[in-house]
Amino acid sequence: MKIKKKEIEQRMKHFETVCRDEGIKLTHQRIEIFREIAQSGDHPNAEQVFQRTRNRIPTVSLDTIYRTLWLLNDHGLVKTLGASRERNRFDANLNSHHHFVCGDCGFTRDFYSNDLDKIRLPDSVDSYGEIEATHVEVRGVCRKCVEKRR
Amino acid sequence: MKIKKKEIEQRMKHFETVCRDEGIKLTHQRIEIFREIAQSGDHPNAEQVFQRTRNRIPTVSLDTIYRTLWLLNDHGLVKTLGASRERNRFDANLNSHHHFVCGDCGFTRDFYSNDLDKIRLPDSVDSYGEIEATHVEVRGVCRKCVEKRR
DNA sequence: TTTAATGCAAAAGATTTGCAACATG
DNA sequence: CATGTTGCAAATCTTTTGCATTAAA
Repeated sequence: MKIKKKEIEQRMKHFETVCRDEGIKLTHQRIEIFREIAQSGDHPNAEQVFQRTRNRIPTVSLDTIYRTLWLLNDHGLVKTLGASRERNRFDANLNSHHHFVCGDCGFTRDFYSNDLDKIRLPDSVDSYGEIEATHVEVRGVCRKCVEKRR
Repeated sequence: MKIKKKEIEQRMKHFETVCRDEGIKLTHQRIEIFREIAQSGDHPNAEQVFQRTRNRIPTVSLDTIYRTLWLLNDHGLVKTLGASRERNRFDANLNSHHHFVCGDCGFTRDFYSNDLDKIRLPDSVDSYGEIEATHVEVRGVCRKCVEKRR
């Protein structure tokens, strides 16, 4: 999936606006790092962003990639797939179920729903490959963390 | 959320059956490691499984935890949350969208659906905290990997 | 010019591996 | 008893941090 030129330009513009508003300096590195993610339809990890950004800025360093990615994340300019800054977690529940995950502390709980289990996917998904399982991930803030934020 | 005694026993039984069928030795360590995951409603990471298993087997080592977790995963006895054995990935698409992820190679693509965006969650979810976003994750095998498997 | 960001190198953290001792089937 | 599994220690891989230099506003 290629991202349309117009969409990329919009993302870049939004990025620049947010940076200006929040007093984040628009460095050469940050612009190119953000561009790499904004223009890619896959969802690269830090190492991949590093390799791709090096094509444009050969002297960029990996730690700048990390610092920038989390900065962008903290300001809502990018999101992580799965739970953020988390280690791999394991689940022995083999029944069809869904997850609620707290973005602050990682608190995770299962929930069940017959309605959700019947979800119909758009045909376009089939074109990506064979589907094995579908599950809903709800991100939010758990009760404890809601308290803490006050 | 506490897992019911009966459910835990069922999971343990299934675990033992699969191990016997597949010629995996039922060691003290494996049994206790699996039990820890089977009886927990949160979804522990390797370190947490390690700490909890040490209560029962003080001499267990962290590398046995890792080896066992991936063994269980390979035999379908546990699943990982999010994409398995993957590093953090970043996404600059801030529009409401969903993901298809290949379990073999990590290939990931966005897809859109107005129907899915309207998903209604069961009330029980609200009791966990405040909901910020809901998205569907489809796991499967991408076209390339389907080819490779033949 | 002031302040924040970068690159480097080193530290810290997480996961994996080789191998001798040991336990399971 | 044979083989696969464990624990240890060391290696590897990933991410973060301190600090002097550099660049943005």
